[in-house]
Amino acid sequence: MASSKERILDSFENILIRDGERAATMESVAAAADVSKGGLLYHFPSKEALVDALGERLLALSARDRELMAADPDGAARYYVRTSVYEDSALDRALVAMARLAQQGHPKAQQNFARIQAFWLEALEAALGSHTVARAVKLMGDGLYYEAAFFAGSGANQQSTAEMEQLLELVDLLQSSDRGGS
Amino acid sequence: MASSKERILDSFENILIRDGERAATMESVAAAADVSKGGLLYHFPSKEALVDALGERLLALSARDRELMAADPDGAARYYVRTSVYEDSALDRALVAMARLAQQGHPKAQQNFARIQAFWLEALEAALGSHTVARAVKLMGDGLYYEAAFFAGSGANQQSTAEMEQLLELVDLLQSSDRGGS
DNA sequence: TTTACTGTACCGGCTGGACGGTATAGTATC
DNA sequence: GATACTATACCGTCCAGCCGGTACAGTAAA
Repeated sequence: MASSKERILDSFENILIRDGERAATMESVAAAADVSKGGLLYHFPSKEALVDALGERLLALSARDRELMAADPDGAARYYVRTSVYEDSALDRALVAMARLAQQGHPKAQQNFARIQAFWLEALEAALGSHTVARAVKLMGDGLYYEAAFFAGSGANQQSTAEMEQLLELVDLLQSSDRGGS
Repeated sequence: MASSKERILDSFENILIRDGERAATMESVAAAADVSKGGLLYHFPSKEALVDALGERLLALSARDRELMAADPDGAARYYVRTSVYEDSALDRALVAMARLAQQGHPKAQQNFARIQAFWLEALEAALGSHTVARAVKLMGDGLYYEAAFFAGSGANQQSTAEMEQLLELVDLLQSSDRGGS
């Protein structure tokens, strides 16, 4: 079994994703992690500490993801869109959980978010060589993530492989159009 | 001055957009609408009633928007992407406000949302004749909206006209690619 | 034209419950 | 004896919803 700290953070994520920020109370997180409230407070002295820890986890996961994106043999654009469907990966989960907090107006969550979005856009621009194409590709991926953020909680958002392949061909088309755009 | 009922609903929207669901308490909504708490409760007997009223407003606005989309001389695809940048229109505001509620796990808000999304996708498919292209176009617009949902509150999300035009040209490209896709 | 009454719009205090955080006493393991 | 907890009681704050009351416009019989 994972350490209590990890389990608590996982539970925090879970509840944020499934039930929203409001439901993610200290007590419900503790209960979900099978820890007493006192136990939770022992590891995370405040709710803010919980959010900070989630932020660090997210930052680390997204940095690793950008490396994978840059190195993907299929290309960064395809990688970004392909991995934007919600697959319940560690990154997906941390991202959607943080989205819940950001939507709630949480300042640190919003900053985390804005920073990560900017990093991704830069990485796409660097890989694709065009600001506009990078933007279009990022928007498509973001649209996918946006669906995830709404429906990850309840209701499977199944995307067929065939459908995804057709979408990826359109991504190829966008890339091929690059005739020295800014 | 608009009727108290409209003013209350506008204030509810405002606070949801600017400060998130958590901040949209009955008291703060009443204060923003320049009405006492009792006065608010007179018009909307519960918070649920406020959400329902917002849902009706959103449904009406989105239905009107789909008509405009179908009739736009520039084409539905361009219309959808073009109008997806946040411009603080009545529809934008109602949509982002409802998004805040949906993200919070509010069941009715999620249903409202899912229904409207489906309508838009259908409308795009009908206009573009291709499921895949409609999906790609919708994702790009949704990506734009998703940015709006995060940054509409604080921080201008300015999109230059030139940048938008380049994006729209990519939308044209997607449409022109339609070779009898599903 | 005064009196009695009705309906609409609204005010603001109160209550009960939930939540974040504190405190503390006790337990089990290394 | 230090670490990693459990269990429980408690405090202050915030919030939804309730409730008693006010203000006022209309109306209609006496």
